[in-house]
Amino acid sequence: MESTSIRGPRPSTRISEVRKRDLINAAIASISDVGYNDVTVQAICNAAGFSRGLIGHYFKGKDALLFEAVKAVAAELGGSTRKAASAAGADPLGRLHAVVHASFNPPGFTEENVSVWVSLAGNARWSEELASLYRELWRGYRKAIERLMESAARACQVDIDAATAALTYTQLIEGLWIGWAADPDEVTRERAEAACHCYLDTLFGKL
Amino acid sequence: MESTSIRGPRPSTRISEVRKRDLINAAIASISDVGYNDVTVQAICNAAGFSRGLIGHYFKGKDALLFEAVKAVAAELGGSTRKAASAAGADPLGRLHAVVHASFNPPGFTEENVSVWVSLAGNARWSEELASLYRELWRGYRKAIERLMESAARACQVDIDAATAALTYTQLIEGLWIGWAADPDEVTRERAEAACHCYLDTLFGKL
Amino acid sequence: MESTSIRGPRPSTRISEVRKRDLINAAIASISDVGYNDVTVQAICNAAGFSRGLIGHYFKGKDALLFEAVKAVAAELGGSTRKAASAAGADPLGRLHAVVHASFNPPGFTEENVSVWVSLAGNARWSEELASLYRELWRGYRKAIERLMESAARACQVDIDAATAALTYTQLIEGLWIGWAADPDEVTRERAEAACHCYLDTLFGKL
Amino acid sequence: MESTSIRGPRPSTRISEVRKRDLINAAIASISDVGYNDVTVQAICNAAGFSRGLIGHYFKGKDALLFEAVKAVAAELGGSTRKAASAAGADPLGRLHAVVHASFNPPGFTEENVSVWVSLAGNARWSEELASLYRELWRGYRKAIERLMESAARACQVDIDAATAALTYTQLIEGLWIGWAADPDEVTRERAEAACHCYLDTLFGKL
DNA sequence: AATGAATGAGTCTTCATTCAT
DNA sequence: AATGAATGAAGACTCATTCAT
Repeated sequence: MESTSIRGPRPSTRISEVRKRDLINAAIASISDVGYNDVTVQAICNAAGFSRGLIGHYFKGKDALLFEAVKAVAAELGGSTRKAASAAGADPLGRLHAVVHASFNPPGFTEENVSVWVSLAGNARWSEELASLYRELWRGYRKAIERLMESAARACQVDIDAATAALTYTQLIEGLWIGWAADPDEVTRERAEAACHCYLDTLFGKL
Repeated sequence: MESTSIRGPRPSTRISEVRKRDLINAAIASISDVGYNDVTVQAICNAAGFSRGLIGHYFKGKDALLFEAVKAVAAELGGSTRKAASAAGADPLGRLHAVVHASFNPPGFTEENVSVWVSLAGNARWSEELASLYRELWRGYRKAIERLMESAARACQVDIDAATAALTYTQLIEGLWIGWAADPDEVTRERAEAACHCYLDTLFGKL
Repeated sequence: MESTSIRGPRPSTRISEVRKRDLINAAIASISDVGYNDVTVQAICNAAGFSRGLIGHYFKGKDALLFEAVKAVAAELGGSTRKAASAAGADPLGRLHAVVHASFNPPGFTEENVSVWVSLAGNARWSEELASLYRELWRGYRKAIERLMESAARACQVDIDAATAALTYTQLIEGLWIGWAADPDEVTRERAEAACHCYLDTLFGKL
Repeated sequence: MESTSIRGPRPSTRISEVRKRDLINAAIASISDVGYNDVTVQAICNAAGFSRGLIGHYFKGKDALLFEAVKAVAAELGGSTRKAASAAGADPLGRLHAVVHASFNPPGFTEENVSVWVSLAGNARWSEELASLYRELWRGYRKAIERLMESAARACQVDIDAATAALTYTQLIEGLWIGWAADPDEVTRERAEAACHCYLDTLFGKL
């Protein structure tokens, strides 16, 4: 029928993807602004600069868009964490500290990302869809941390229960994020990061 | 209709208090069932065994009732924690372990109480009312923990940053509660409690 | 308000039933006005003199109300037909003519009732719910007509295929109702009724 | 883009007519599928193999297309009926029976055609546009039937009221179509056709 | 010619709240 | 004290239509 250009199937898809991303970004901003449960289609589309009806062209509905928004944030968080770990070199403990740093500094740690993650964790109990996503993401992350813990323990010649340490570590991160979200004046970013570094040092006998 | 006691100074108030408590309990159960944000007046009143309209007689509105429900849960949690600490004797580290135990066992640790606390923490960022309550409660708790940490450090002759340790501890608890709420098969009550005890042991050099 | 009689459970039910009937009547009027498919909740509630939201108190939703409206009309049509037949005496042919008369005169034959029936018949093909209701009502009616046909044939000593005659008769009625609804200037009530009487006379050799 | 024929006077018009017919056929199919009132532009264009927006190029809007679809079906029904009558020879009663046959057999009698006709008749009351079309078509058809009735009565030497007989006949057909559409298991095509033949025989004294 | 991006009107539904009894 | 009748606001969704490309 066509083949207007050599490659590049359906140029329409280009705009389509751009708009989806626009809406996802607007959804993330809206979640951050008013909270996952108070987001409205109106607000999202306003934030994206489009009219209410557009959402129906690109997503099944509001819930589907919010879900995509959460997934996008999760991907971003995961990506920045992995990137930081990679950049940290081979030392396992150094990698763990790098992960801590990535967990409390941009680009991963932003108001929007933490807000969305808190929404995911805080609502998973009452939404099988969110729970499923949470399980997939967070268990995977915990497993990766556990492997780092094992390596670090070997490297530091310390005997620890890596699984417990990983559970402690991930939930400490999550608790600090929640705390920062709920009471940022008390649980500041700096104190939160310091607490994590301190935990690692205590765990691996560096104190 | 009644006259349950010989001299009831304000019998209406008596019943009034009973009804309020009924509704608060029903609200707690509803939050636990469907989540803070999906609770309806209908559901609460049904759970309490009354009709929709009753809520208006005892509370300013739905939000006021939910707020009271959260406060009631917080009071219960605080009470059971203090009780456990008192019962644990004078040893600071023992008291801390007792607090951990209380944090993951009934009567404080129940599905309803954790659900409500998760709702409080997870929504505080987007509700000044909840945020204010959260700050008051959680900062106070953290301060109490900090004092215990200081005592325990002295007792164990360990040099720690009590403030950081208290922050770590409280957010670890909160993170584990959230984790249990969101993924109870992975973050089991037992593993969560063990992680906390382990943290204390690591912190105070018992490992 | 009244009676507070010895029996009479839940006086509230009284109002409830009245309101349901109000809404059903308003729905019937709305169907007659704008057609089954263009009826809006707004229009129904306006017609009933209430606000939009009331519908939710008494019916599951718009569709449920419309369904009840159709059932109510069907019951009314059936009742008036049976009544006419009963009043006509024992002669089967006389009863048939009485049924014809009832089919084209009040109280059964009204603009509203015919409109609703036409809506039922005209939409049944695309709605299993309506189809099911239609089958139940119309097959039963046809069967009753068939029995009358048999009796009349015996009485008139005419040999007819009662089943075919009943099918012809019922679909003639339905076709005339549709014709009256669609083109009342051409298919007048009088001509329609005459055509039916004439059919019976032809069938039973009275011409 | 193309030049399918050597001399196309108005090639655009040619394609234009083809597209219009495509859309009309798709509209007929859609009406048959989901009912006149639930047809969407989306569904029609999908069925035609085009995108949503195409409809605007060839029709004023959705309603105009549906109207054309109804007219097309009416033309087809009228054509097949006339053809059958012509082919039946000169005998008026034979022609009437041929018309009956054509009314319940392809190519006139198809699921699509009957569905669309039922839509026309069933919605005419609430749409002046449809009512007008219905009047024009059906009154003409009835008049033609009336003339055949008169001829047949003369041929059979039977004294009938041709106008009443024509009304009866046309509304019997319509009632049977509606019945077939609404309850095809009960009002089968065969029984419907038989009932019509039987009516003619009764009317003209052939039984 | 054809697409699909974008709009906005229209409608249903949910639900907290008020109030008469 | 308790009920449930009634309201009306708010939001999500569907869909016909317009229009730039």
